[in-house]
Amino acid sequence: MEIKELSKSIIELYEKLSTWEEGVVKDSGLTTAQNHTIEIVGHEGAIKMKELATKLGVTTGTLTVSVDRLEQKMLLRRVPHKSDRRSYLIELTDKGQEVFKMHHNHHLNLTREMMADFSEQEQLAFHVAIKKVLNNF
Amino acid sequence: MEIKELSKSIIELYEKLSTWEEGVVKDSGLTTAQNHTIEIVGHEGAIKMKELATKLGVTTGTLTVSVDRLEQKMLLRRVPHKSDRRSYLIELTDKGQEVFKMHHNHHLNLTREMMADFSEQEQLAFHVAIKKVLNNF
DNA sequence: AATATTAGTTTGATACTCAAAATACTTGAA
DNA sequence: TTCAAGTATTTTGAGTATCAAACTAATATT
Repeated sequence: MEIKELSKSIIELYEKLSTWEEGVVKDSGLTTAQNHTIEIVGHEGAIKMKELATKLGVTTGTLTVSVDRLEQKMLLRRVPHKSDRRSYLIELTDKGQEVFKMHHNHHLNLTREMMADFSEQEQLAFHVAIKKVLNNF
Repeated sequence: MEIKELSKSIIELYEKLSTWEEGVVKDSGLTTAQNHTIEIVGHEGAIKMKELATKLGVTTGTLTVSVDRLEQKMLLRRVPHKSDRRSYLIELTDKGQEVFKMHHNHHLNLTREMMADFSEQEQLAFHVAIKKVLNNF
């Protein structure tokens, strides 16, 4: 019985995060897909198209147009691969880095907000629980 | 310092849930938007276009085409509103109910999976923590 | 050297999204 | 009651996202 309630709460949390994320992204003038691309390149650093497409869960065809648009917005750039002339490395421009950091800060602020009334103890326990959950699926 | 790590874990959880959800939805032959519509109508019951659009966070123009497609798939239907002839109530068909229940079960299974190595105590504490988080933003 | 494989782009088609205009109906005020 | 204003939904026009399949160029294999 309890599991039903828990499931409901998890879904509610997911939906709320989702809505929050969409709001923040929209304010930044990017689409969700574009933001996701910036996030991954920001975290991974210079990365090949193919690899990036895999991490995003899209085809390289989809990624090509997406990277085109982000390049137009001056947020990232294609750098020729040194040893493989078929390939590029995608990396953030300075402006892209800015956007990435900004978004990162938004996340930090949200996390602080969520933890507002948690004691040190509770916060730690919550973190441990999440890590356990992450290992389970 | 700790907050950064926690933020990272929360993002990881969110991304993982997102990927999971996308996979499940894709298998069901629906798009994410279509699934979301089914979910809300499933939870809310008969609902007006305008209200549904608001809950989905899209314009009514967007919803019109989306509902058209779901109607073609026989998952929901437009029922004329009794007292206001401009308006419809959107409701699930039997087939739509099936899809909704199926998805619901997937969620329950995932929750069980996530809780696999949690004691009764831990699970309860985790649930309480999530509810606290939900109140904070 | 010839063939197979790989990285990325292009193409054609469908879906999602919005803002703005259009349609049909309801409501409120003269 | 009638007519103007407001509301619910649909339609239209334009941009983005997405995929599968075809294509190009370069690398790897045999």
